[in-house]
Amino acid sequence: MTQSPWDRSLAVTTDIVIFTIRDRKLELLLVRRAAAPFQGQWALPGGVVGPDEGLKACATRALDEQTGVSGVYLEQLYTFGDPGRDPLRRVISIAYYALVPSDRLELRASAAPQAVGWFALEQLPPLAFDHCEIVALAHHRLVSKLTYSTIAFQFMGEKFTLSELQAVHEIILAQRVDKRNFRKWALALEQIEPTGEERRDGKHRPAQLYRLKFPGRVEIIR
Amino acid sequence: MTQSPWDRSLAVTTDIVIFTIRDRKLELLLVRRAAAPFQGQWALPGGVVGPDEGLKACATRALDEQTGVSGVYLEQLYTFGDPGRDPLRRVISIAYYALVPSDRLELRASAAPQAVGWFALEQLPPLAFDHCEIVALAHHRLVSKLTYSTIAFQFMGEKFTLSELQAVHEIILAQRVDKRNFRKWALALEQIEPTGEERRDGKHRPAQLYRLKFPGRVEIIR
DNA sequence: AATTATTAGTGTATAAAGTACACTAAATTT
DNA sequence: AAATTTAGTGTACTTTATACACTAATAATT
Repeated sequence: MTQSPWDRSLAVTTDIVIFTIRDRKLELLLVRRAAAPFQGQWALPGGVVGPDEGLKACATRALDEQTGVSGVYLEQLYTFGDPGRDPLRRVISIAYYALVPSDRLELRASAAPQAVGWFALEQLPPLAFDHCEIVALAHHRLVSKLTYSTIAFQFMGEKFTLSELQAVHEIILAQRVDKRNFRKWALALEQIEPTGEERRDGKHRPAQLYRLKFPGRVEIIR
Repeated sequence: MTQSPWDRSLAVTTDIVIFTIRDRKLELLLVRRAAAPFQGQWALPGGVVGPDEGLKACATRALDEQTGVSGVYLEQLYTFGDPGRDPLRRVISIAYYALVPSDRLELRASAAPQAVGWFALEQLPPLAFDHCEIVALAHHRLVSKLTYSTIAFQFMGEKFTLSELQAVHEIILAQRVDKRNFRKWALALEQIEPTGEERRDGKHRPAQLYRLKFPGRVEIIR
């Protein structure tokens, strides 16, 4: 088999859409590009796949290096590889998406502070490459998985109230949800259990705290 | 940016799981490998992504070259890229799956006849690389899409009867389906319409023929 | 100490969707 | 003419989803 015409121009990378919920908004993490092309523009974090590195391992590493977050939900989304998506070379990019609980979104200090930031999905700056399309697909996947899986539970911290879980659903779906029906649904899944503790905040009745029975596990339902 | 250590060893390919239904079985197309590694073993058809070729274009081309079939349903499945999945070099493979109507599965004459063949999913020979895993994922995707989309309609020829459509569902799900409930469901989707013609075969009442209202279109339902 | 404000927590009735089920109709073969 | 085979049709029941309003417990205010 002869050498392909690739040799000096092909790159395989991962791009990661890192979602979190902050301040009652669905947000994602962007980094400012240091190099050409699109120098200075915002882009999805990601990295080049190393010679002996698995694809998910590459995404995990990029996530850790650029946010300091590890151990969060990470799933392959889609692979983008149209010629011309990078003006300088042919890039095949395996896109992942990650869900980060809101109690773990302090960015690693080593990352240059103004080079990384959280942005509300509804108010994104112009993005490099075809990253806008990747974000749109990730958002679509997230919304659709919400209705047939327990994926939203991955946004929760170690302990959470049912109202907080409901708020996550409402924010992602961008619509109100009935409280009694939601609780009936969430408890019937048998994926969460009360810790016995309560959370007191604000001038109102304290709320029961729950935890995931199987942290990191996402159930397909129905 | 310096040259990566890839240069003489990385390949990006597509692999395609081509499903059809023949003889009341779910079958898929395999090719016998001409070259090392796994020379002489059965493998999924596929091809190397060309320097200016899109990923789906590569899969479409490989499908056409190896089966003579074109214009069928083709969807990206998942990207496999673990180091070591090919013993000779690093290969990133974007897997697709295709659905071929049973009235179009004559293989192109140019393909060496004993180098290509249809195999029942339940009786596959040993496969090269991690292709067994790819097939398993494609099958899982197919079964699960069956329940929330009109994907199975893509197995049908231009004109088909409701009994034939029902048989496709039964074969993929590997279980019987109630005739009246199935027809109620299929017609309520408003994706098919009667042609006005009938199909007569066998010593029994002829069946109304239907066609897709929107050929090639797969609706997400629920 | 009493009042006010705020979120937590609970059940029932109705609507919609899914499932189970059996006979008649129309053609071909004998 | 009878037998065989698949096409075609409706209703009752079960399960799931949806709509909806009040009491409970705490903190802050008076």
